[in-house]
Amino acid sequence: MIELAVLGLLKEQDLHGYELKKRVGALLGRRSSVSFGSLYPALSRLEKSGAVKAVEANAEPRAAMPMTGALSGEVAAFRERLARPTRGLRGKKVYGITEVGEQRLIELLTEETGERADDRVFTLRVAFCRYLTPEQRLALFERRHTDLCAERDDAGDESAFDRYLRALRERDRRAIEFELAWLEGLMEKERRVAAQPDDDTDITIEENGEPR
Amino acid sequence: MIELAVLGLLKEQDLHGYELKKRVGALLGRRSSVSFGSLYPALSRLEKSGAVKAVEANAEPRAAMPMTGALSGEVAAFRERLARPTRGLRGKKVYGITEVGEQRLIELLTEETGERADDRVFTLRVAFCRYLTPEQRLALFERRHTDLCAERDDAGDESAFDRYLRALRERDRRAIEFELAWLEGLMEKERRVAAQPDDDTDITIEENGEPR
DNA sequence: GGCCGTCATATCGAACCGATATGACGGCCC
DNA sequence: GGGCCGTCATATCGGTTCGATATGACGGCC
Repeated sequence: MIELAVLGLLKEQDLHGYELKKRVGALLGRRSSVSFGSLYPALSRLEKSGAVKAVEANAEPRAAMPMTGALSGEVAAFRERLARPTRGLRGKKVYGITEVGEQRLIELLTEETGERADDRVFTLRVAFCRYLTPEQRLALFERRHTDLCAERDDAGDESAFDRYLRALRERDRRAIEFELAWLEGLMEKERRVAAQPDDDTDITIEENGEPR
Repeated sequence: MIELAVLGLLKEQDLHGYELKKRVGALLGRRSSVSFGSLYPALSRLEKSGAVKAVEANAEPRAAMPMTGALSGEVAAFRERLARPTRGLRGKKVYGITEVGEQRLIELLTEETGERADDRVFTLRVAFCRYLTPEQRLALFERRHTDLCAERDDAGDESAFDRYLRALRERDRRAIEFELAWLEGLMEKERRVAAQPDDDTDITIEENGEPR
């Protein structure tokens, strides 16, 4: 689970532990982020298995810090290295993804098992599904759809005695219905794009005025 | 977390481990139920701390099971024991809640900390909030309301580059909005009941035509 | 100069999960 | 009757994750 998050984030850009934690938090929502107590051991595991390797142990350029700085990540950091004593070398370990790690990422994004029982896994898979083929994406969405339908149908038998239990059931029922609707919208759009692969206009692409 | 679930369920009725797992699953939804690997150790901990005690190690009478059967729990089971070879004594350990356990339950239902980071805790608290006073219930709901508002407001800054990330954000935003609306309904009803404590008619009671 | 907040890594114990083992029992089918 | 499967029931093991805590460098503020 954490490995999925780490590999997905590292695929886009080299990062160190502290920054990884912040980005996972941004992806998953502040609540239900990961803790250092699981992140650092996970990084060690990934390094030991060769999915990730320590790239550099220095501070990067550091210009526009409050924004999502470090636009270049790899190239610029490599160039700037050992030419900037401004904020000397703190024990920063920057990790990068390897070939093995990229394969592992695809595995984690597509494997059947482990989907039930943790919404966060599905959320992360959607967050990184741009690394999949359109077919794999659709398969992911359809599996989720099946799971949600199963959950919607199997329950509901024993009607609740208590007012609050009834309210909870109603909430869950409607939450599932809501996510199904969202999913179907996503799938429909995916199919349209798949039918016309050159049309990924994705309207909002020219309106991102964020200074990165 | 598991302790909350166990104590809440045992407060209503004596139960054994296997049955506890099924009921937690019914409360939380099949997914995200608890595993035996955490349930049995949790029962041991609770027993060791005196919040729970093993009541009887036999099968209970088994008559009207779907309702809140086992009205007697201890006494009847004790009497029935070794007089029923119908489905002989399998190693069933039935647990009951103690005075200490009931106090602990109220603590777990009302304490401030631990609410963020796990929706399941809130769900369980609502499931057992009939054991609270109306004031405590409202405080629970209001705390949740505050948390959800905070989550809704603090995010949203960094607009997403990717189509799927944007879809995820939209889903989360609306899911929060949805739960807030649900919560507000719950709170409003709670206030009305609190104002007129004898009027718990609970309107929906005569319109449930569902076959149970 | 002292203090606080953020950045950054790391470890420890407890909790939790998933898989697995064990075994008793009831029902089904041949 | 015998074999087999599914459910009921308890329990343990290894690995993952969490929460708290420690440590320390650095920058800003007063």
